[in-house]
Amino acid sequence: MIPENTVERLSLYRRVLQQIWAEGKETIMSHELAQILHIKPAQVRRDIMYLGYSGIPNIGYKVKSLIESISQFLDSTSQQSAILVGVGHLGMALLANFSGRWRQLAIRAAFDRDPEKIGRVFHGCVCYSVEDIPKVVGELKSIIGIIAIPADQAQKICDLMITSGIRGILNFSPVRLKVPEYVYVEHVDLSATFEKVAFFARTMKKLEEEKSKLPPILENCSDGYNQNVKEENLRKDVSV
Amino acid sequence: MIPENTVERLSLYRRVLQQIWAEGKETIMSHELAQILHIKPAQVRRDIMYLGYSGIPNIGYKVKSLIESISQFLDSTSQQSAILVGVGHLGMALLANFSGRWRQLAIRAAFDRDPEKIGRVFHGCVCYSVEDIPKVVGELKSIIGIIAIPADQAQKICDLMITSGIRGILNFSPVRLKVPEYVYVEHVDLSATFEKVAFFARTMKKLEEEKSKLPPILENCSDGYNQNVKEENLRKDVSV
DNA sequence: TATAATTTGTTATATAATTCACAATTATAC
DNA sequence: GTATAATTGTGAATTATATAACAAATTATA
Ligand SMILES: NC(=O)c1ccc[n+]([C@@H]2O[C@H](COP(=O)([O-])OP(=O)(O)OC[C@H]3O[C@@H](n4cnc5c(N)ncnc54)[C@H](O)[C@@H]3O)[C@@H](O)[C@H]2O)c1
Ligand SMILES: NC(=O)c1ccc[n+]([C@@H]2O[C@H](COP(=O)([O-])OP(=O)(O)OC[C@H]3O[C@@H](n4cnc5c(N)ncnc54)[C@H](O)[C@@H]3O)[C@@H](O)[C@H]2O)c1
Repeated sequence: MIPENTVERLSLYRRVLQQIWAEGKETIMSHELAQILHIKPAQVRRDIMYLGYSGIPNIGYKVKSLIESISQFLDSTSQQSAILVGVGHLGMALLANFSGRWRQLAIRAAFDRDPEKIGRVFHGCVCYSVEDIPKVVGELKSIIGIIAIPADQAQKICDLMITSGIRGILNFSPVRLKVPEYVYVEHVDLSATFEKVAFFARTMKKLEEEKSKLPPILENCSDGYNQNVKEENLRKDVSV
Repeated sequence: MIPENTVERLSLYRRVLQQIWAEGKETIMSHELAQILHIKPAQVRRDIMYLGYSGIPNIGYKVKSLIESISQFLDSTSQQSAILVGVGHLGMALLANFSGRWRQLAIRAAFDRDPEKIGRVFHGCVCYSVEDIPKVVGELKSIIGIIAIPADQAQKICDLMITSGIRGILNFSPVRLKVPEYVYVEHVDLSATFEKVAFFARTMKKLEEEKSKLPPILENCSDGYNQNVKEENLRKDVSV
């Protein structure tokens, strides 16, 4: 089984590679990709291993064919349609970004329970009543659902999504959804993330203050610090 | 050093505990918390260990004092102010949720470069020009920044944030930011997350299809499946 | 008061993810 | 052609995270 993190990074690699391809570069090496994404070259090579794709020693990877290889791995052969439930503040932002008729993967139907919103079109996406979820999911053959509704409504809508055929859920509500083992859920809990960032911001600040209090003699105690540095590591900071 | 995941879960625990407290429950056991969040009881106990907080055997944790203990750990003694750069679709949604004068942790200033937005108030938050970032960050003593601007602008604003004093960054733009080691960054890459969910939705679907093709005899081969099940594990599905 | 039942705190174990290190491979310089 | 330099692919080592297991602690009960 492929690691979840690898799947996510493959998506990042593809985005970077498309940019690079647009700039006219035809090959790229693992340490270049690594530098752009601030990860280790070995990580890049390991991830690409999962594709079964091979680069060329001393040359690197062919940008075009690596993009194709990632796409073959990540994408469905047919167009994938996602549905979104909850056209509020967050849902609207998601529609602005992910609604689209022509993309390979896009939100193609929205749902809300607010009568004011039902029947209207937001960022090119029709908003239906939640009662239409089973029907529309069936018609679109959608297996991807996004939840952007209040916490107390989330499990109910989640269950409805699953009985309608949804098999992957991106959940923004602050509730850990209960799903059968044949459904994948990704929880994006922005409140928790926000609090985590705040916590580590303080941690960083404290570390910095402590460090600046160290007696000067300690700052010179880096004997051997730069000894035995591997080539890879030497290279990684060239662009700094 | 405390694991990042633990910090994030502590935030979840607190939210659940506050709910539970509001419902009048005074104590809670690790397996109850675990059940609500669909994690293992050992995980809950292990996380609470980092707080230095102790529960009572055979009783559990005192809800009120556990909330206090988490808050003491997670929160700053003083109010924490975050700044947001980019009042577009996503930034607006974030303001709707995290702007607030009275909360312990909140967005208290927004920035944009669009003259149409500068000077206006969004969800209770004044929008300033990006040139004012150093000044406002200094005044608010803010060390937390949120980036919700296009990719090509992100690194520039990131650098400005850091020189202004920001030490924790929540980045929504699809760019891996380069920061010094004394700055914490959390990348929320919604496009990559969306693609990951789509990928695993298909994986789930495929697994399901394969399983349903198995000859019936295999489905009865669960000999010994329920033997040697630990008490903890037996309990965990009671509510299903 | 002793005993049984239960839950915590924590050590040990298992699993997962990342990074190292180097043989194998290819391009380039001479 | 051969030597040199560089980069890949991957097994092994390391690090991080999650789970299991159980002694110690506490309550409830006989
Ligand atoms: N906006 C943010 O930045 C943010 C941050 C953190 C968490 N969240 C979470 O994301 C979710 C959505 O946030 P939001 O800011 O967009 O909220 P919102 O109140 O702006 O929008 C919620 C939308 O869901 C609709 N809705 C409610 N119940 C529904 C139901 N049963 N079926 C269909 N539609 C229903 C409402 O009509 C409304 O349009 C919430 O759970 C919130 O906690 C949002
Ligand atoms: N909306 C989403 O759901 C979503 C999904 C995935 C990724 N993102 C990413 O989040 C970021 C914001 O997305 P959005 O949908 O809100 O975009 P948007 O275009 O709606 O808003 C961007 C805002 O940033 C402002 N801006 C641009 N350059 C600036 C600068 N240098 N300084 C200050 N302000 C500046 C613009 O004036 C605008 O108000 C983008 O990087 C986008 O790729 C958004």
